[in-house]
Amino acid sequence: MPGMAVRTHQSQRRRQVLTRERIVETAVELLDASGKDALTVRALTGRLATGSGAIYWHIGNMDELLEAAADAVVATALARPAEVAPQDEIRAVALGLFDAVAEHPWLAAQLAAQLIRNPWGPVTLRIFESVGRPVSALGVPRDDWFTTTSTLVHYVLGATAQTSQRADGFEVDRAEFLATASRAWRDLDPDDYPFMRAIADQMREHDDREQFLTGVNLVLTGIAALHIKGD
Amino acid sequence: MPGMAVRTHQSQRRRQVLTRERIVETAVELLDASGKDALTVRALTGRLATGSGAIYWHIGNMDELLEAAADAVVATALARPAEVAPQDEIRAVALGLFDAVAEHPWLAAQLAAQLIRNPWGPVTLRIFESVGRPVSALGVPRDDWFTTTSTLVHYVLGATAQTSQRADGFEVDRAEFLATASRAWRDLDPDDYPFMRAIADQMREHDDREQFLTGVNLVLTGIAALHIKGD
DNA sequence: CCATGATTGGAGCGATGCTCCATAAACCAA
DNA sequence: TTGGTTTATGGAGCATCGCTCCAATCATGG
Repeated sequence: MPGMAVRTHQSQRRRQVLTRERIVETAVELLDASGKDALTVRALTGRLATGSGAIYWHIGNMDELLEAAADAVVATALARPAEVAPQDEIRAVALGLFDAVAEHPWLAAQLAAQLIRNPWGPVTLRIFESVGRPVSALGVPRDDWFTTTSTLVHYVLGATAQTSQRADGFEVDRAEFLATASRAWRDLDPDDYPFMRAIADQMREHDDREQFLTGVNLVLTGIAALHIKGD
Repeated sequence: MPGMAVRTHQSQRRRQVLTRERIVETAVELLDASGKDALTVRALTGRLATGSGAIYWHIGNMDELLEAAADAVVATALARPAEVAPQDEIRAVALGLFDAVAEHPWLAAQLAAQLIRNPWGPVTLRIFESVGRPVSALGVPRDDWFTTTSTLVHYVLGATAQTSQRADGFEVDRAEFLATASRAWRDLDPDDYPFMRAIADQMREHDDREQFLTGVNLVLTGIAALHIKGD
């Protein structure tokens, strides 16, 4: 692994043809272009004109690379927003993640995977911090910061997951997709699925992004009702 | 695939040694015992004393098997609860999922994967129905059923994901794990992570299940405040 | 009783992640 | 400069995986 011995200078060494950064960068390109299955060691060696050994000298294993790729994209998406009211900042952070997942369809699965495998890894930390900061500025008592932020983050992650794949189609496809699903719900067994049949119409006409924001607002309302006095 | 031609009788045929059900059952056993990586075609052929061809005659591909396994487990977990007040039923459904994920650590990743790949697949449908039914009994106007239920479901799925892996250790390990994480948060850069440092203590002492329920209640409060009149 | 179709078991293909090693390139001390 | 040490590279090869394909088996009905 690099940087193990004395960092003599930080000399560039043969102009450092292969860096961890360059690998992560290329990984994101591959993921964006063709999804998770396209990110293989062999695809990387092809694009970078190198061998698998060189890659593994920089990156440990595939999971680590995926984690780094996700971290890079999330870091960009959560770049410090402008100074606004706490509620608006929370919405901005949430939408930042929502849009990042829309631009990088592979990100949803990766976020979920990391949340599960390593619940307090760097990516989760970043998201928590970005959501928690405005939460603490919201007037919520200190003792409720953790609980409140957790709820918000969990909602955001769950919601981005379900709506992550609307990216690879156009509006037309989406309308068609919704119509098909809505129709399928109508044909469900009335005894087993009365509720789904009842909301088939609402579902057909809903907008994912709008629905996402509605959810954020709903949680924010709950926070205000429970934890903010005099509101 | 089976059942393609005339279902002569539903004769048992050599007592139908290999069925889709038996395969799914065995898959769940393997998953429970040793996690997702342990579910391989070869492991299945070993346990079932058959060949891969026989398995693929019943089951299409690996993803379909995982989906079936998840569906089976979720169906059990969401078995119709007793008739109670809507709010309690919602909590019961949520905890049912929470506990199912605790018992079957692989389920969290699988739920996330299916939510992403096929947002309205059978498993999601089942969860939506189970949550939506009490929501509609809550007094929420019909037009808000979809939105409200979505928010609840998304929170539940996000939360179960993060807390899914507390199963494979004992209480001691967990305390140690939390202490380690809490300590790590203290050492974070105060400029980059002021919030995480501030909540390090709360995090060390929190209980996952309790925190999960707190989140559900927070969302329920939001729903009541926004959509239930005279409350 | 045999012909047809339903079901099985396993060999084998293509692809993957990763290890291992023979080199090459940069560095350091003399 | 020179020789040795560390850093970094490229690729061959191994174990394993999902899945396909096919010859063999079993059950049933004409």
